[in-house]
Amino acid sequence: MAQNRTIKPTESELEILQVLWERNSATVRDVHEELMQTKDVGYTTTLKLMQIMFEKGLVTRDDSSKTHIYQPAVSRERTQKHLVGKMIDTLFSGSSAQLVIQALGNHKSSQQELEEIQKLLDNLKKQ
Amino acid sequence: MAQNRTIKPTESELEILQVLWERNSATVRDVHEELMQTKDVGYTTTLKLMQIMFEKGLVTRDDSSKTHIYQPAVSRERTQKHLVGKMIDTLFSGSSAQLVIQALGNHKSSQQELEEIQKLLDNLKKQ
DNA sequence: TGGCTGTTACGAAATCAGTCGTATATTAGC
DNA sequence: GCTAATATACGACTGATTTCGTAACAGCCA
Repeated sequence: MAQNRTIKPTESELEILQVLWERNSATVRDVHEELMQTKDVGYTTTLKLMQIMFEKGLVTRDDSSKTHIYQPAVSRERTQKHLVGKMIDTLFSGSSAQLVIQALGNHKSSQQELEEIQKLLDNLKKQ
Repeated sequence: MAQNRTIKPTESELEILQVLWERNSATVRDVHEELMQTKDVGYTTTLKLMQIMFEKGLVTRDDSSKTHIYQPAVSRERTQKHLVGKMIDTLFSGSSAQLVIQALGNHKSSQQELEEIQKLLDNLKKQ
């Protein structure tokens, strides 16, 4: 019953999903401690956020024991695809290449990653 | 007095900036009619939004005649750079290459654009 | 002149995101 | 059994965003 139409996590929700995607599953405390490394926020704030995400269907949870265990209910790939598509629309007038150029130009990548991109590029050029 | 720190247009503000960037300058009615092609919203809503954007310094305006003429006050490039960077952080764990792969893989580009990307890629690989 | 049209100004309501305080429940250890 | 520690539930508040109704005002033209 996850909503396909409404993949629209907020900023904070994305931060939480980030943690959940990395770990696959986590408790509120796990997530909270991860978040605390980069920002200062109360425990109940994180809790509340995750409860809301549960209501929205962004995460699932196992509440069979006292400490609930959360898992992401939306895939990282789908979310990325959706948000990247939106960004291409609203910020790059529909040109994905412009986005690519922006991302490549302004942010460092490893040699290995560049090779990976090269391979993908070769495939695309063959069509 | 444009704010460098706070480049953070909201969703709606981005839609309006989009129009302004394309046309370079436009009246509220111009913008509103453009927006109406994709969504349904009242004229005064668009007006209010643009007034707020003026207060925030996101746009400038010429009010020498009754109908004011608006122009963007933040550059498209700077805004792109900022938001792309943020997306890389919160959605791709800091890997710009992953973003690139997403964008290239899921959205069509022209042969010419692919060439452009290739050139950029060649440069990066030489370092 | 007087009224119609199109414009800006402004206030207020509705919604949403993010925050936290407090209450309540569960568990473990003494 | 009691207490301390740790969890969840939940309501409320703030600030930002979005929305629109209404007023005021300028210009045009019959």
